[in-house]
Amino acid sequence: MYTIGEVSKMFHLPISTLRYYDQQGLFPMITRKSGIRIFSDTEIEALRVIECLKKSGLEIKDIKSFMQWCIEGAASYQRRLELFQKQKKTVEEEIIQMQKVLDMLKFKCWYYETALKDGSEKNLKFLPNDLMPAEIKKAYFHSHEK
Amino acid sequence: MYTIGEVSKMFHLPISTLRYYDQQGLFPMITRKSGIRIFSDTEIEALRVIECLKKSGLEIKDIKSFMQWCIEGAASYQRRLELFQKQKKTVEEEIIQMQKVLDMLKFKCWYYETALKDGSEKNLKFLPNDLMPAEIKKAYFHSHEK
DNA sequence: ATATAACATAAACCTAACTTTAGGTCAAGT
DNA sequence: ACTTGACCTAAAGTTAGGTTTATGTTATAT
Repeated sequence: MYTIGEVSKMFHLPISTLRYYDQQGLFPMITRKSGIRIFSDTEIEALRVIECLKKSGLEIKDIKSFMQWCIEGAASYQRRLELFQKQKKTVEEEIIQMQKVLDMLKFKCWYYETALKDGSEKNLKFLPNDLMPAEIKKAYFHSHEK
Repeated sequence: MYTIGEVSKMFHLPISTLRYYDQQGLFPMITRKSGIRIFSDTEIEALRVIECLKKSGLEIKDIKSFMQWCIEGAASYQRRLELFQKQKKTVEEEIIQMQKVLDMLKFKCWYYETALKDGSEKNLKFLPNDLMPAEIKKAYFHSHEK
């Protein structure tokens, strides 16, 4: 059992954010003692799920729906599973996108390292050519494909 | 040489977004013919960099700064390199975060698949135990660590 | 010539996710 | 009793990144 201040420190989240989440219905089972919120294991696990679903791109209002489904019990297992499957797919695609972004950044790092050495990017303008290291060439084409 | 409508289709970006980017100073070298924007290879490559830097978490105003540096020539190679190095590190960390998120989602998928089979999550509440498949256990601990 | 499609601007509007403000309550220590 | 720190609410404010609206201009096809 934790106070809002303790949870704030545990998750490195401002107290105002936790109150905002509660207001948005993200802790539908939270209890209070003379007005003060008591965060139990339920809310702690909820917060882990909130962080996960947020990073997977889900909006607050859809996380609220999920939290409501949790109250419904076994009747919503299918819906909850489908949500996690959808977010899993989203994140898998997101990671593939980020690998491409990373390859573009690797190429640009190489580009400016070379420009700095050469004192000019004039030679680099005639790329891609055989002077490009194999790894950089791969990163370049990966990041520019489709 | 392309019109705004052609670029919009090429990048699957609304025309309004391209005009907004221009207004924010993301195409400092763009030319016009009787008021109409002409997108050349410079702006096409700029757009690729914009998408990359945006996905790496950079704000529009910082992308604007970068575009200004590009005009300065060799004097800004160092700064440009440092920016790409910083964003590369950011994205590498971001991908690691996303792997954790993915592991949480994998665990939750397994959890609800099992709950559906069992018709109840009662047995799952006593986890982690030896009934958890090795792969799921790994995902669970990875996503809950630190 | 004229219709229409694609371009232009400035300014207002929008949304999500918070954050801040102003004012008040509660619990613990001195 | 009283101060202090941690909690509370409702409502207004903030920020980023666009989008929409209203109005006007330019290019192209018939």
